[in-house]
Amino acid sequence: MPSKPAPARERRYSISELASEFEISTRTIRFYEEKGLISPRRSGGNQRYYDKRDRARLKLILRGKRFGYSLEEIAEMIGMADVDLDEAGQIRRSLAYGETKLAEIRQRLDELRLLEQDILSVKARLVARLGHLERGGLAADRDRKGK
Amino acid sequence: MPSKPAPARERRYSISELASEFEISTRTIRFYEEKGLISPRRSGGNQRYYDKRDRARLKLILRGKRFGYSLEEIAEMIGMADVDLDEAGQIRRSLAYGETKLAEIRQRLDELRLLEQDILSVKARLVARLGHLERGGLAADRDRKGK
DNA sequence: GTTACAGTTGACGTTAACGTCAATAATGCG
DNA sequence: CGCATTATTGACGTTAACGTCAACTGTAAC
Repeated sequence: MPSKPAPARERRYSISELASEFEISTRTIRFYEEKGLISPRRSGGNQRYYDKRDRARLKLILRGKRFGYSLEEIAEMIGMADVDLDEAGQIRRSLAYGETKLAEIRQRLDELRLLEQDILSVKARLVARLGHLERGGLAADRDRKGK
Repeated sequence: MPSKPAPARERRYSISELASEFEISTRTIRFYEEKGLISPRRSGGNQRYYDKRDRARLKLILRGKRFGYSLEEIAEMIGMADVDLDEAGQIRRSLAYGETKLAEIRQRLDELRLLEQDILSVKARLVARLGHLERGGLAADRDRKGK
């Protein structure tokens, strides 16, 4: 059998490499590890090294954070994204959790669109007000009060 | 004279009313006030009461929070949403700020769609894995932990 | 009235998510 | 090899965003 397509020595990243790539501190990365969010391997001298998967995970963590998820919530998400798949029950639980998250995300999408509209309408009001000021805003400006 | 459609005494809300409506504590609401995010009126006995506008603002704050904005950022947004419009320069500055926020929001929309995709693909993998387990679960049979 | 409940202002406590610093060990390179 | 980087583990500090308690005061119902 023609075994696997060659090992191809997967790319490794040092902690500072990832830190600068994602513009976070090394402390932050270690902190995520403390919290069980990442689990890099160690080299002979006990130094961490990260592979593609670790890197992808870090990306996911940061993305989650940008949406206001706490590390704890992200941990759950990730537990789902990874699970050292041992038995079907675990997987099913993870799937259920994933559904919840999907629903959440979709709701967030809707809300984000609302937020966009909010800001657009504020903008419209401001533009109108500005036009008003620039034109006949002379006396009316001093006596501002009505609508 | 057919005067105006009657004043219609605008609806007022107490702090605890809003708190329970939005499922936050009264402390939180007062905290937002300390930070300058809301400015309710006071009744004779120095008690806060909130009107529709205050309520809408609170909603906006909470919405912003759900997207990971800090209170400080929200304060800026709101400054934009409100400004006691005094001069055109202020308005222009606010408009510029609004543009920035809009750009941010749109990027977030894109990212959120990405996150959705991420989770969908994880889900697909899990489903596949599950199907695999349920069928060829021969070796896995030995490892079965029961449920 | 009075009585219970809601609200007010401090002031201090707490938690998440890191920052900072120190002492020590591992790696890379000329 | 020596030496400059870069890492590692504690341990303590910090900030945002509230929670919690205490000691009042206002308000609403009876």
